[in-house]
Amino acid sequence: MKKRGTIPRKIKGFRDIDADLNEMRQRIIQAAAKVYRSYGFEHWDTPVLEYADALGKFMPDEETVDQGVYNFKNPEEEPILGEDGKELRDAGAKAIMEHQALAMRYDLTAPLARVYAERLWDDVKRGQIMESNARLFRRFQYGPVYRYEMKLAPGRFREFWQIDFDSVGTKDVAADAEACMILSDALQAIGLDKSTFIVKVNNRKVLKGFLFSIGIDDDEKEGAVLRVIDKLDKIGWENVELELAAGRTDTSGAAIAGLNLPADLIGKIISFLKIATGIKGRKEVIEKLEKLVAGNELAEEGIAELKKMDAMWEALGFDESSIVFDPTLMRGMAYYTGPVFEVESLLTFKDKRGKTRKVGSICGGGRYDGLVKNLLGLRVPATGASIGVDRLAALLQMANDEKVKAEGPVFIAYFDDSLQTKYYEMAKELRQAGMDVEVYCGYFKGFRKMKKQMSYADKKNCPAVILLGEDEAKKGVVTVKNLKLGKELSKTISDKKEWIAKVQKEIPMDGLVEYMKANFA
RNA sequence: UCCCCUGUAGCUCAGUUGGCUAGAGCGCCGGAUUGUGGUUCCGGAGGUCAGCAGUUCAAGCCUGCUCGGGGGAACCA
Repeated sequence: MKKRGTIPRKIKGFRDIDADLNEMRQRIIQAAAKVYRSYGFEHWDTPVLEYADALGKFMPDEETVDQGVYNFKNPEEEPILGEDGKELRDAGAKAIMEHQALAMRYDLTAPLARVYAERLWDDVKRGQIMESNARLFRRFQYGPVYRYEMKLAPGRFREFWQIDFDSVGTKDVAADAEACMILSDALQAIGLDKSTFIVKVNNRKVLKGFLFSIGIDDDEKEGAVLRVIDKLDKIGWENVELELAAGRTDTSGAAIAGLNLPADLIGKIISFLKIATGIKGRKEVIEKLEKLVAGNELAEEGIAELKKMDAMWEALGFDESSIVFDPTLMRGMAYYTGPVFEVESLLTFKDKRGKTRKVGSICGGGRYDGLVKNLLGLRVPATGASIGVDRLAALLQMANDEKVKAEGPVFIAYFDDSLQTKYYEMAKELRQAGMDVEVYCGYFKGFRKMKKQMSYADKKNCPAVILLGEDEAKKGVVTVKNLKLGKELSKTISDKKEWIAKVQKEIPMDGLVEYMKANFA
């Protein structure tokens, strides 16, 4: 094996987050968390690693990596448990031990299902599990999730943050309707204008029912059709039609296989999807859908759910300008069973070549009544949604004229060894008064030059610098320089002496805390 | 993983049909200002032209391979 060099570099698809980006991220999280909490969700965290088989369909040692999950082996061997929770034994009645497969979470929903299921597990073992003791649980959670993406699209990462909220233990679509309103509230709390995004809602039951009624009745066929429809945004109507039929050759010359459905079926699917084109009113969309799927039980159930949601939104003041029905909305994840929702940002931006591009989807969610069942055998209905924190941060950076900058500490410059202790004393007092304070500690090459120190404070976006040198010490004062003001004035003043004189002030030593509190706290 | 495009300073990019010592702006460092962030002026550092092999008297420029980046396809639980 070749010896690896020690050139410092980070892993592809992962990022270092600087103070400014962290500031942005914190604002988003705090605003969203506050809204979630206000609806009654409690704050939980779960580990980044889970047993691989708890995370979904992925079983140890199948090609999990190809399917998007990072995985590892647990350091110690553990007994393998059977479906009843008992240790599996070999012929000699010895427990079968293995280094179990672990995987990094790829979203926050699967770990939630695990948390929930784990708390019910003892009851399951006692055979006492039944729907009546599946309790209602509402929690929100934020943190990094990990995806082993084969190819990194711009703005896509292998590590990124989500802030997620879910209600487990309710089959009432009121919870779904509420989730959409929460997304809308949260995005506004984060600072997006209501006119710049729209919540789109659909119901898988309607589509499933419709497809069933026209003869697409097995999961595999259905999945294939859904996947094609999911691409609509990207490839357009014509290409969707082609992919449902014989396939097509895309602009890069690659051949894409088609599903080879009969023409009349394709026609039906397309006209179903186009049913809401140009129609904004939720009630009109429902009416049209209703006629088309009449007689199919599942679809009718779905329609009834949409009706209920619509009625709630109407009563609570969420009209078509904020929430719409979109029969073409699909969502990638297979585990959704009912209502699905997505928030689309209506903002656009210009890319490097000056091409106008859409920001696209910034939140997603839906109902997943089967997820807990995969772990527990008990069907516990659940619904929830998630905001893509990093996407949103990027969006806000683009939308804001002024970049969000992290606020630095009050800065105490270093002049004199004999005053060093004094600097730390001042800092302590100011901290006790509630301020962030840094005493300059650079000591290397020319690091103690005034210019260096000032420039350091400036780059850290410090609001003020406190200068205490020999001159001040003799007089019993300190000089406080207002960097924030200086930044403002530098736009209009070009004379250096004037500029300096205007932004600094001598303050008596014993009045410093008072002065700083009044001006910079 | 497949197809197309692409790779010049920390960043964004010029560099003629192959021809002397490869440039600019921004950033960085130093000075004007020995105690002052911005502005202004002066000076400076920084390049294996992604790497390797080939064609040629001569390669940043042409050819092949490798690696990296972008776009599209597939995948997206």
